[in-house]
Amino acid sequence: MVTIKQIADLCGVSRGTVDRVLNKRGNVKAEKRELILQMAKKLNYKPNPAGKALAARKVNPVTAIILPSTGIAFFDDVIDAMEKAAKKYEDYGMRTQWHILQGYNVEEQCRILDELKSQVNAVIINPINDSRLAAKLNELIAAGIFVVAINNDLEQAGTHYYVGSDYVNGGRTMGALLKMIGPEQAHIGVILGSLKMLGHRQRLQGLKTAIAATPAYTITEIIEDNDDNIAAFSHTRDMLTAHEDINVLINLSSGGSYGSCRAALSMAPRKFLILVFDTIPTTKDLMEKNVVQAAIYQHPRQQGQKAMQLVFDYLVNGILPDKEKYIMNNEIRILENVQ
Amino acid sequence: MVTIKQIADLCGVSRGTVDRVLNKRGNVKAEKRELILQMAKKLNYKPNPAGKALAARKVNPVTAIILPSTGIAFFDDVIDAMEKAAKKYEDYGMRTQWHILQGYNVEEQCRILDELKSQVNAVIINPINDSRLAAKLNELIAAGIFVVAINNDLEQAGTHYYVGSDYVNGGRTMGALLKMIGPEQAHIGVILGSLKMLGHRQRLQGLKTAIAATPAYTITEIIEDNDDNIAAFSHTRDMLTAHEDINVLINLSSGGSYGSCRAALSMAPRKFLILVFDTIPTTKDLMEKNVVQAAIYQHPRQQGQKAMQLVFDYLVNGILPDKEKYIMNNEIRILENVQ
DNA sequence: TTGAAAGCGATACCAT
DNA sequence: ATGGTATCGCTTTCAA
Repeated sequence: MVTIKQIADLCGVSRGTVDRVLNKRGNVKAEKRELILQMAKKLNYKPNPAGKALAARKVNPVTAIILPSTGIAFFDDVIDAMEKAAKKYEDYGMRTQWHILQGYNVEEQCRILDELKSQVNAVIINPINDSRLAAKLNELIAAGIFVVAINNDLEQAGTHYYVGSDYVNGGRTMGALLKMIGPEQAHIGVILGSLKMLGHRQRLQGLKTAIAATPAYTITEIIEDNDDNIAAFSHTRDMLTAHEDINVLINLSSGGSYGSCRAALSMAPRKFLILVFDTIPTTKDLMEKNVVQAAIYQHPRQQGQKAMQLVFDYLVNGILPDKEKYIMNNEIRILENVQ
Repeated sequence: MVTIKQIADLCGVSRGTVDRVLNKRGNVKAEKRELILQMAKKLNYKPNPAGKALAARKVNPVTAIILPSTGIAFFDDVIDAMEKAAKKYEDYGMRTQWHILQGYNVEEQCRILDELKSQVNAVIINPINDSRLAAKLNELIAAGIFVVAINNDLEQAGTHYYVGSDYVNGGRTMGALLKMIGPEQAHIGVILGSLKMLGHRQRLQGLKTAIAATPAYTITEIIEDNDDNIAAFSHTRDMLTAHEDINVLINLSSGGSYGSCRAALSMAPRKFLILVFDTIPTTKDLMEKNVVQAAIYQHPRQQGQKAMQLVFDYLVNGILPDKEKYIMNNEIRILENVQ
């Protein structure tokens, strides 16, 4: 392992000079700069994270976390994992600032980002798909703030990182699973949060792709529940009442899955095959009661943990992520392996 | 964040004394020791990992990795993840020593452990279930060496840590999955590595439990392939020839799964539902060809990564694991989410 | 433009 | 038994 001191000795300069070159702080004669850069490259210099971390304690970098999550069970796990990571990283001098919002509001997210711009070094955000927000994030990125989008990406934004799942694949996986465990003839009722949400639309698209080649499988109706259990309950009841042939229920988002399962139960003795996303507590319960047969798990804890790690590695250790997108696998969970 | 220096100042002693107390190196008068301990507790002292890591560079702790894995595809992923982690941790001064063996040999594992005893600070091992090995590991543990068992646990050994999967649950999950996607009547041929391997026996037990209440599901024959594809091929052929009613094949270990699937293919036009463990390259290929319908994934990469992390946190950061056993989830993978 | 020195937190070692 | 000092690798600051 090469150190700054070794490079300095070999180049006949001081450690300070090497540091200035490697961290692009300027004020070094061009020829020396070249020599040092070449030497560093030749010896494959990699800064020691422990040294960096120790020195970083003097500056105390700050990370803002913006999650519109109150009342969304899926995010409970994300947040819990992030809090654990934050505690660990605090020992290294990294501070966190939490903004847990209620619902999705573009103006609010923009306003918070404006306030933060001058105070923080990094932002982890679950962004709304909106061009105004993208513009705001671009401002922060231009100002040198490290941005990580979690669980939903914003393609329009500039250089940033994404941690989340592959929604299209999630829908496809669910569709493929349905074909394996479903009845011969499937009349499918689909419930999702909102067609305005890119992720939900993508899951629907994946699901349609998966069953496209199976004529016996048709989607009878698609309803939106705005991730609300009460709305999910009544709309699902309406749908099931209107379509006596529906024998499969698919929940493409977990916000209202409990409500819609309760609606299915209320139609007894009618029986349904029910598949959902996420293994939130209510879903585990419904699995035990044999109401929900399977769920797609999106690794919420890993998502939170990875987002925090990317920020830490960058701010404290000076290491850039090796990928732009970190995509979690869509796992199939049934009662036996749901944990 | 409290530092050793602060505690030293508050107690009116030197940093060296505080260090001796907190790391139980002795040579401190009892009263001072008490005072320092109380102060540390009161201020909730937590050592700074970066400081520890930096200081650890002077001693260069060494970790030995003992895996009997040549030719076992499952371990390729474990090893790859461990190598990546080793590279990262090398920057912090942790060295690794690799012993990749061919097959399982108690004497060889014991001999290697004997050699290592005086040279290393930690051992990560995939141990054979044998009391001689357990005794040898206990010697190392008594000598203060940090021991992590990976993918197979040794209950007889003293204080050590385990990273791996829950075999019984793996078998149960596979059985439950079979009931969901299987035919009405299932005559099951089971192939496993060896009944001498605890993990394989446990999976079998889990599988039997899962289908016990389903009379239409019976295990017709159980064969051993010693994790060898050639043996798996010929024994599976023999089994399928002898039992024309077998319509389901279950591979409880991945060592010979390719061979046994090839045997199933060779019986065309007979068709089988085939379930296996692990998503090794040959299995992914067979999934694409629609020969294997599903696999149970044991997170090999996470296993390797976690084992390395436990050792690193202990040796370099002085942090003991918060659990004794780290159990990975058994995931269900089909073609669409196999990656 | 450059070098020298101090400091981040913990530890090893040498005096006493 | 205890304190002082140097060190790990990197950054920052001050002086030249």
